[in-house]
Amino acid sequence: MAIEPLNYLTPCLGRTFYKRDTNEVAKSLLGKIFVRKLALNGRIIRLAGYIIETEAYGYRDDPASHAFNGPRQRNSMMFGEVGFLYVYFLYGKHFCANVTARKNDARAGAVLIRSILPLTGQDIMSKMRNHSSNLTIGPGRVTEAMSISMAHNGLDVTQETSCISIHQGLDIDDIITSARIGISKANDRPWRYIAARFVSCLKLQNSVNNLFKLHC
DNA sequence: CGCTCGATATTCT
DNA sequence: GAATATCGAGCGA
Repeated sequence: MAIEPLNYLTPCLGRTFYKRDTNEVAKSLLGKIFVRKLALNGRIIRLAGYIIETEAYGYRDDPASHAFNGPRQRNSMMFGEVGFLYVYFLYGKHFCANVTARKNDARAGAVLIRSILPLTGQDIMSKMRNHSSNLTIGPGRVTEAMSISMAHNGLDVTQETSCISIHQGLDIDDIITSARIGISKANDRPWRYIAARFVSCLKLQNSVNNLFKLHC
């Protein structure tokens, strides 16, 4: 599969993109371009990749969501305006990056960015990860490869000037759905989404074998 | 390839 | 105290 290098920047997705049902946004984000601008050795480096795996997290309807028990310090972004980054620290080691998204009548919601397919800056990602394989497959790996941490919680991803932004890319309609990964509650909800055309990129990763539990 | 297990800090009960 | 939206090393086949 040939992936075209990213030589130009497509426009940012606007606020209204995220002001829809969280699961719809999770599906729509597949194929969109996740961009991280990074100051390195006195220059601005751009890291970018297609979003190829996401998960939706809700509110009172979703016991697996951080928002389930109501607003707290950690999850406050999930209750705020849509199109912003919600970053949290997990297992004492990893960061996970979400984008807030929900309908007007929903109180909280966010989409977890689980995996991307590198388009530019793969060499930098490799250095950040200190690994040569599985660079950006898995939420903890995405944030490590792109150097994302708690400092980025609350960033507006609809602004081109933000150091993290999400841009127009592919319109994906070949979507695989499955149960979410790594949760013990609400396992019955098929709120994990994968761009089917890129599924071969995920297959290398062992944790993704759960992929076919629900579908295929 | 697939499975098990430890790391390690914040949040929840 | 227990659980956690994870990762990678180590092991056996």
